[in-house]
Amino acid sequence: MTNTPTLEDVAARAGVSTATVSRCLNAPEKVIEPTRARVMAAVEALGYAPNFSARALAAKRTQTIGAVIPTMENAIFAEGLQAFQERLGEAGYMLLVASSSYDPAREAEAIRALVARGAEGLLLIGHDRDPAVIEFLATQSVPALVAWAHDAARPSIGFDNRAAMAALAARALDLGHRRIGVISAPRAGNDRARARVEGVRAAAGAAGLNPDDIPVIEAPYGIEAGGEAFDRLMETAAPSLVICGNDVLAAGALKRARDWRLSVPRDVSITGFDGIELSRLVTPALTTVHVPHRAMGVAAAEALMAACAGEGELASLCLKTEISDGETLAPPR
Amino acid sequence: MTNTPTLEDVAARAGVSTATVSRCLNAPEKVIEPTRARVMAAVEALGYAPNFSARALAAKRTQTIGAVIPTMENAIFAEGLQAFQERLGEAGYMLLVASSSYDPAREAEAIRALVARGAEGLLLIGHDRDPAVIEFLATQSVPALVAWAHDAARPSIGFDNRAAMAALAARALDLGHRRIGVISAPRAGNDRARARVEGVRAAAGAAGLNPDDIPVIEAPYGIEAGGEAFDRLMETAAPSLVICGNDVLAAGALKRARDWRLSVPRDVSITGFDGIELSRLVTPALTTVHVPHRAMGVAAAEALMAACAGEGELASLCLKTEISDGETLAPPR
DNA sequence: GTGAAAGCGCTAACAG
DNA sequence: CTGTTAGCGCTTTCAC
Repeated sequence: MTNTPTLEDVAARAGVSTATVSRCLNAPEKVIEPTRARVMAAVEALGYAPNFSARALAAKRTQTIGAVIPTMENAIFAEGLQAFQERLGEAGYMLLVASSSYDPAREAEAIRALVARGAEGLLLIGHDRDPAVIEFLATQSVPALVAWAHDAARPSIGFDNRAAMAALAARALDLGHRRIGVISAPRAGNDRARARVEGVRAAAGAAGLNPDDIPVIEAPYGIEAGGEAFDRLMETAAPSLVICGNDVLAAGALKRARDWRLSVPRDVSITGFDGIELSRLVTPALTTVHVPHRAMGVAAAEALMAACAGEGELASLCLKTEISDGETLAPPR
Repeated sequence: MTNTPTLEDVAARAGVSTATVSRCLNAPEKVIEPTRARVMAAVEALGYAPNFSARALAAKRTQTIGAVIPTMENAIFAEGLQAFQERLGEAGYMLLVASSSYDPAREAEAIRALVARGAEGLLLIGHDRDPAVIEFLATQSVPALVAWAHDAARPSIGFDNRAAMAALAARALDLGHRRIGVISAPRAGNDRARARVEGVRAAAGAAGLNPDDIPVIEAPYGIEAGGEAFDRLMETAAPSLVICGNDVLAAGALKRARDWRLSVPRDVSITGFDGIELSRLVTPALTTVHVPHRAMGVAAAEALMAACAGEGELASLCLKTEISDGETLAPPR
């Protein structure tokens, strides 16, 4: 059992003090060349790797940012998160990821775990959250930025879910759709899902429909669920347009439409939201709302790093979304 | 600026020593009820959260396991990783994820970062890796388990990429295909990709073909790349069967086949590998090799936790894969 | 059952 | 430019 080498071992081998070794690693310019060479040689020889916990404890900075996402399984967050982490990596920050499985209690737990592990800042998804968690973050003075949603009043970087969905719904209404059904992710604890449904309602109201007449089926996350929700919707309301809260649900609905031998968009139109790669792969390609995932990830990384460095407060940024024309939306028969 | 409360603050407020507070948190049974209640009340009141770095430094255990994956963007790893993390979470372990962007240097960096951050064990993808990294892990005595690949000689939990692909290719050869083309992920530094191509070659050889006649196009990761590789293959070899190294490439090829106005599988058969959700969503559904992602993730978590707890060494486990019948493989015209 | 005290490995003044 | 010296917040013997 080889004991992992410590700073002291390196110092001894190089014949210097631990402070000098520390400087070599953290501020090489403060050490004269020959000494540094000797130290580096010792580092190499011993295979020394600094103990992060000790460093964090002593220096009170970790160069680490945490993110809690609902799930890693679903591509909705993957693209943005990858961009987020790439930007972080370029700047020498490390990303810690935890997933909450869409469970608020797990999310709170993950947030605590990340903060305890030295996350200097946090990326969170959506605004719905126990106030106790917000307060915890405040007392710990850990900057937290919400993504995938926008709210001028709270630090967030994302887009206007309600307006984006309303625009899509308005487009469909213009085409003449009047029997509309909605498949939404569970709205409890999910402000984005709620906002999207609200968007549909608003557009319907503006078009002279009664928003309360629009059936909304909630489907837990996953493709299968999207399919089952589609079944229920067709059995009860037989809409000419099915608006889905995200691309994954839409893909499930689209698949199920095939099982029903319905032609999309001739027999029924289906729309998605998010504009992930999947939306372009299914046949026909989904008409959906394209979200600037990468831009959001990069901007979030930069904002959070600035906040961690004490360079100004976290602000809110609202990115533009656009309707991505696919082949699943057409006028009703 | 509220200073984050420390153990000492809690101790002071509860009128006990820091040792007692520590015991309340780590071994409650060692503290008598009334004291514990007082301590817990103080913890609540102060919103105390233990400093993980300090704990790690003092206790030399972190209950943390790290994973380095090539990318988060691509669903190939998402499902297994999610299962991995869920199992870890149940047992009170935390997962740290880093991604390497398929770059060996970044992977090495991520491995060091995770170890420095106290990862007691590591999940890695595939066997191709600079020996220096292996040695580093050995000197740090950090157990590392390779997943998505199998090798009886090195701790790994996965499947036989070569045999699995060979079985799929054999099935296609039985159907009468003789003009075969392969779209593979870049094989340099990717033993899984190499093994899969080898599998095709082996099956072809067994069927009396000359393995060297089979064109192999390497496509970087991503759907687009799969499509472009398909173009090149069709232009040069016009195979009756395109075997793809993974489902993402296959989805790209399938999409491109539509652009070519080729009917799949009538004009050309296309197969995938991995059996991710995507394979069932595209139209027609991909014929692919189904990999037990969740089982692999769970087994990897258990093996790694056992190794971290010193309960035995890491072993190798070979999981079974099976051909998943879709609608993209049929006899050639 | 609880407290006192000695570190864990590293950084950061402060001297020299 | 380099060494000395305190801690950072927590766990863990060893006494009481």
